Amino acid sequence: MSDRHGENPPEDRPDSFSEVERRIEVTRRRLRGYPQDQVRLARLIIHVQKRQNELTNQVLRRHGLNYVTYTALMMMYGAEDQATTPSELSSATGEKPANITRICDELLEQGLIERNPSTEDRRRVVLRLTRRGERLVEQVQPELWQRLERSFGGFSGSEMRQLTGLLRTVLARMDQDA
Amino acid sequence: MSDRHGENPPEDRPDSFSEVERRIEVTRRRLRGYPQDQVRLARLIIHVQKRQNELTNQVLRRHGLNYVTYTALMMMYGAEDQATTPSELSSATGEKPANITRICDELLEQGLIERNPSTEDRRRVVLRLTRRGERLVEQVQPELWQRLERSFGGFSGSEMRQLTGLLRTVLARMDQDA
DNA sequence: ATTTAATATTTCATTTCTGAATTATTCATA
DNA sequence: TATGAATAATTCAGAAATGAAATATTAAAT
Repeated sequence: MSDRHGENPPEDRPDSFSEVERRIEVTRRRLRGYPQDQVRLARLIIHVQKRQNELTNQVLRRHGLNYVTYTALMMMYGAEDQATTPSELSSATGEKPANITRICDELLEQGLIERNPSTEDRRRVVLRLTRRGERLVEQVQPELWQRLERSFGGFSGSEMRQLTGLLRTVLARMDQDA
Repeated sequence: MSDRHGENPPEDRPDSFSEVERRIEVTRRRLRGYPQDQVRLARLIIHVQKRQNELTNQVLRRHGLNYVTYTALMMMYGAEDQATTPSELSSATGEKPANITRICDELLEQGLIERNPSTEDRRRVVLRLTRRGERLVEQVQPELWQRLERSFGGFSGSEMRQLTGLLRTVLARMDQDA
C-alpha cells in the first residue's frame, strides 16, 4: 500500500471526524478495555456512508430521485432479464419489504417502472423498468460517475482492491450473525 | 496486507452482496465507461453500514436505546468536560439539528441527560449525562464490545490501520465537497 | 451605536421508514 | 390430496428523519 493514506486527514482543516476521534480518546481513558480502534472504524463507516448519501442525493434530487429510489432502479437495470421481484429488491437495496412497496408505488406513479403479477409464481410480482425509466437512469450516469470519481478517484487499483476486500470480509462476518 | 481478504466472500454460502455484484456486472456490460469498482465500493459501504446498524440495534433495543440515541449519549460521555451542545452533537453524530432536538427530548424524558441554557452564550444549550445516563452507557459496553469483536475481530493491527486510513481519506475528500 | 450578517436551537409540516399483522400462494410431507 | 409450514407482498399505524421557516442571541461591519 502506498503511504499516502495515514490515519490522519490529509487536509489541515480538521474535518467533522476529528472531533469524534477526540471523544473516542476521552472515552478510552474513562473505560478500561474500550476497543478504541474498532469503535473508530465503526463510526467512520457511518460517517462515510452519511456523507456519501448526502452528496449523491444532491445530484439525484435534480432528477426527481433520491439514493433509495435510484438504487432500486439500478437493481432492475442490472437484472439479467431486466426483471426483478420486490423481495430481491429488498435484499439488494437493504430496504425493508414494506418500504419497497412504497418506493415502487412512487416509481410506478412516475412512470419509471411497470409492475405485473408473475405467471410462474402467483405470490410474486415482477418489476421492470419502462423505456422512460431506462432513459432516466442512463441520463443520470455521467453526473454520478463524476461524483464517484471525486470520492474514490484518488486510489490505486491495489488500494481499491484492499478496501473492497476488507469491507467484503466485514460484511461476510456480519451476515453470519444476521 | 495478508492474503486472507480477497475480493470474494470467505464463506461458500453466497451472502447478500453477491447478488448486488452480479447486477453491477450486468450493468457494466450495458453501459460503456461504467466505473464498476467505484460503484461496488460505494454499495458495499452502504450494506456494511446497514448491517452494522441492525446488529447494534438488536443489542441496544434491550436497553431501550437505538444506535442514534446511544451515539448521542456516547458523544456526551466522551466530551472533555462531559458537556456538549446540540450543534456539536449534530456534527458528531451526523444527525440534522432538528433531529437532535427530538432525540434529546426523548433522552431527557428517560432521565438520561440534563439540558440547560448556557451561561456564556445564551443562544446555546448545554447537554450533560445524568448519573443514570452514565450508568446505562457503562452497562451496555460489554455487549457492544462483543458485537464489535465479532465484526472486526478478525483483522490484524495493520489491516485495521489500512482500513481506517483509507476510509479517513475518503471522508476527507467527501468533506471537501460538503 | 446601529445595522447587518452569522450562529444556535427549535417548531412544524411533510416525507421516509419500520414492525407487526394480514392475505395469498406455494412447498413439504404425511 | 389434505394439512401445516414457509415464502411473497401488502396494509396500516406509529416512529424517525428531514427541510424550511421562526426565534433568539452574538459577532462583524460600517
